Amino acid sequence: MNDPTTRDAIVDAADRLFYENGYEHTSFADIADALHISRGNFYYHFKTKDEILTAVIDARLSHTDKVLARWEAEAQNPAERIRRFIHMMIANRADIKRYGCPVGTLSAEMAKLDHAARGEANKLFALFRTWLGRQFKALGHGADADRLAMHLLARSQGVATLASAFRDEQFIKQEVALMDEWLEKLTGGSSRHQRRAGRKAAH
Amino acid sequence: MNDPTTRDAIVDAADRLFYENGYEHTSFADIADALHISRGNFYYHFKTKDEILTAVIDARLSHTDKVLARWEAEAQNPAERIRRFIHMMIANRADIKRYGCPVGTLSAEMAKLDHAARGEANKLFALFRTWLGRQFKALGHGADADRLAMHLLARSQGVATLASAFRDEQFIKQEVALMDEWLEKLTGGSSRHQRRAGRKAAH
DNA sequence: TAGTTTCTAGGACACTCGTCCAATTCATCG
DNA sequence: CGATGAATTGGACGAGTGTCCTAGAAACTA
Repeated sequence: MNDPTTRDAIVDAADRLFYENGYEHTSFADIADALHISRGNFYYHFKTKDEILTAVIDARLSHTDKVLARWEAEAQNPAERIRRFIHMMIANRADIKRYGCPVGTLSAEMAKLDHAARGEANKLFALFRTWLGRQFKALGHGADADRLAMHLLARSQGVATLASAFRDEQFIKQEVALMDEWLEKLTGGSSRHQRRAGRKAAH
Repeated sequence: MNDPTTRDAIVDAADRLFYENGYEHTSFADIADALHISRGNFYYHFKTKDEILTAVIDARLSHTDKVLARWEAEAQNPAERIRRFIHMMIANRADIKRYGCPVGTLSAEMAKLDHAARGEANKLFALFRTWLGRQFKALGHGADADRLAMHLLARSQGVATLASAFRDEQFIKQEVALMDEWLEKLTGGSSRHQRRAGRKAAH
C-alpha cells in the first residue's frame, strides 16, 4: 500500500520549490536533495514530473478550500470575510516580497510554457473568484459581484507583483489600507459594526 | 566591424521568444530556428545567453524611453499622458491576454531564477514608475506622486495577470474604464478639457 | 587580383534533465 | 522463522542544454 508520508513529503517539498524557484527551474535533484531521498524513488510515487505538478496544484486547491471555508465560518459577515482575504497579503508579505503570489506566478509560468496543467492552475484563481463573488453578492452587489471579485483579485495580484519587483513590504501595507477603504466605501457604512474607525484618508 | 542586422535580428527574435515562452524555456535552438541561422553563430555576437538577455532588456529600456518621450511630447497635459499609459493596455490587449505583461512576467521570472539580470529587468518598472510619478507631481500631487504611480502600476499589473489567466480581453477594457474614472476623480475635473464626458458610473 | 578581416556554419564538448530499471532493503504476516 | 510485496536505492539511458572551436564563406581593403 502507498506510504502516504513519503508521497506527501515530495508534494510538500515540490510545492515550496515550485513556488520559490519556479516549476521548470526545479529539478528532481533539487527535490531529492531537499528530502534526502534518491532520484529514482520519485517514480515509485509519480510516473512523471507533470504528475507531481498536478498533485501540488491539487494540494493547493484543497488547502485553499479549507482556508476559505474557515474564513466563511469564523467571520460573521461578508465584509469581514473579504477583509480576511485582503489581509492575507499582510500575513504572507515576507514570502510575497521574495517570490510574489504563488497563484499568480504559477499561472503566469503555465501560460508561458503552454503547459497542460494551465487549466488546473487557474482553478486556484477561479476558487478565489467565485468565493469573493459570493461575498459581494451577499453584500448586496449581485449584479456587480463577479466584476468586484475580479477587481479585487487584480489589485491583489498587482500589489504582489510590484512588491516583489521592488522588494517593498511597506507597499503591501499601503495598498492593503487602500483596499480596506475601497471595501468600506462599498459597504456604504451599512455593515460598519465594531470596526475601529479613522483610517487616515489617502488618494 | 559588427554587422548590426544579424545582431539586431537575434535581439528581436529573442525578445519575442522570451516574452512568449519565457527566458529559461527559450533555447538557442529556438532562436536559431526562428532566424534560420546556425547555433554556433550566436557566439560571434554574444558570449553567453545572459548577454542576449541583457541586450534584450536594454532594447526594451530604450524602446520604453522613446515611447514615454513621445507621450510626453504629444500629450498636452499630465492627465492625458497618464491616460496614454492606461490605454496602452487596450492597444496591447491581444498579447497581454496570451502572455501577460512583458515587464511583469520577466520581472517575476528573474525573481524566481534569482538571476543576475533581475536588477536590469526591474529598471523597466522603475522607468514607468518615475515617469508616472513625474506626471502625478505635475498634476499637483507632489507628496503622493510616487504612491500614485505605484498604485497605478500595480493595478495595470493585476489586470494583465488576470486577463492572461482567464484569457479575458473584456476584463482589460472594464478595468481600463475604472482607471480612467479613478484618474478623472484625481484631477478633480480641473483639467477636464476637451474630454467627452459621461462615462457610465460603476462601483 | 591578392590579402585580411568579418561573419557564418556545423559539429564536438561536458553537463543536466526527466525517465526508466534492476537490485536491494524494509515491513508485514502466516 | 521464511515469504511476500511494498518501498528505496543508485546507476544507466537518450535527449536537450549552453558553450566552444575550427574551417570555410563573404565582404572589404589595398
